[in-house]
Amino acid sequence: MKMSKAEQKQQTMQKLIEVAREMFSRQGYADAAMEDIVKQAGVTRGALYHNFGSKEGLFEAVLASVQQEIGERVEAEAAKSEDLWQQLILGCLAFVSSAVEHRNKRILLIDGPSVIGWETWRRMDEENSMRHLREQLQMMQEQGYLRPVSIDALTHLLSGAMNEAVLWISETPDHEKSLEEISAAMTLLLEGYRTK
Amino acid sequence: MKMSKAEQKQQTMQKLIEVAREMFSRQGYADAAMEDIVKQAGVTRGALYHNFGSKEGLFEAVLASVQQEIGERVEAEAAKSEDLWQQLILGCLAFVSSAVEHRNKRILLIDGPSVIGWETWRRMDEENSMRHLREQLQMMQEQGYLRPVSIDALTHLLSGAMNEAVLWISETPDHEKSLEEISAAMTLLLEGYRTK
DNA sequence: TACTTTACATACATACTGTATGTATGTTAA
DNA sequence: TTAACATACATACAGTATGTATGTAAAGTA
Repeated sequence: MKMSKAEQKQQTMQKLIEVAREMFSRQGYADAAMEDIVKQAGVTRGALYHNFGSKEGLFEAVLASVQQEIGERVEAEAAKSEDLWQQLILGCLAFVSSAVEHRNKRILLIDGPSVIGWETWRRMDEENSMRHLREQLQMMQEQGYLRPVSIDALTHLLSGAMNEAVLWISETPDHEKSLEEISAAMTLLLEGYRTK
Repeated sequence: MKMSKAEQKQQTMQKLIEVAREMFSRQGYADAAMEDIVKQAGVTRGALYHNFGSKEGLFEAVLASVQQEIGERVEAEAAKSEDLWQQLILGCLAFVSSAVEHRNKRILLIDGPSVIGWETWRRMDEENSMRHLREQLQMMQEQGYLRPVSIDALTHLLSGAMNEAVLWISETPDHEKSLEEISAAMTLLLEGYRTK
């Protein structure tokens, strides 16, 4: 079976991202060796550096795929309701449920900001889950569901709260129970901003 | 002037921690070379490895001093009021104001969890700012100031919200303005849990 | 078909952490 | 007081990981 160069490139990149995602999740960025990644992906260091330029470049590509995946799930879940409040709750819950997964958690929340820097991390996040959150809040405020408050500030507070919630949940023995506790606490938290 | 071994050890350790704190803040953990740290501290690699065992060991010592410093400021600020609600607000504000400082932010919030792992990071945090927060919330709930909600979950939500707030504030051009916005948003956020 | 470009392999240079060994100074106990 | 010992630290070296320079074979192009 013959393959075009573009297809071939695409394939090796995807394979490398897959393998790296697993490695970064298991051992963390610092302890994952490029040598091991390429070996397991069935290519050589040449392919990796040709396609991603550096270890950071590879990580950024992995992070992007993680964020995109989560973003899609959040949006899909939120779209299940017509009510703005319900959408917000559903979206938040979907984010926490997705991010807590082993193949996402560490890359997204622990190594992400440290490896590529918080500013870059935030820029990338902005194009995925955070943008949806901000737009949702903006809309809710414009339609009078939310008290007057800085949407930027609120967005970051909620985002930060959820990120930490994810890490906490993943450390507790009973994920289901802690997820329910977070869910209840998040609902009350949002009540503070509610007007109708 | 002669020095006892204990005094000498104390002095070199403190000097190394000081220098490392600056380096880790400026360049981040990964880009700070041990060689440069010991050079600037006026000792050799021998001293560093003798006292801290590894690069991670040094970082952990630096992080501990950061956390302790912030913890003390939070406690001192909260103690300025008798009212439990006021104490909570003052403490939160003190945490954000302290953590946002350049010599604290990156070590505490960005590199911390990644370098030593989130579990260890949380254990260390527990002995400083987070413990105070939890105890405060516990007390408030017992005295009927707070709705029934999992204190563990709430503690982490608040802690995470504040951590992200710190990072956001430090990126905005006008720190003072964004701190006020966060302050207002935090107050509303807490309102959701208030009963009296 | 001649050539160019590209995707990748391989060998090597560089840099950094950590260790093994040596030394001088402080401490302690007979 | 001094001899035996512990400790704080210096130095040289080894191991490992990232990144680069160069080579090659196959696909694309004129």
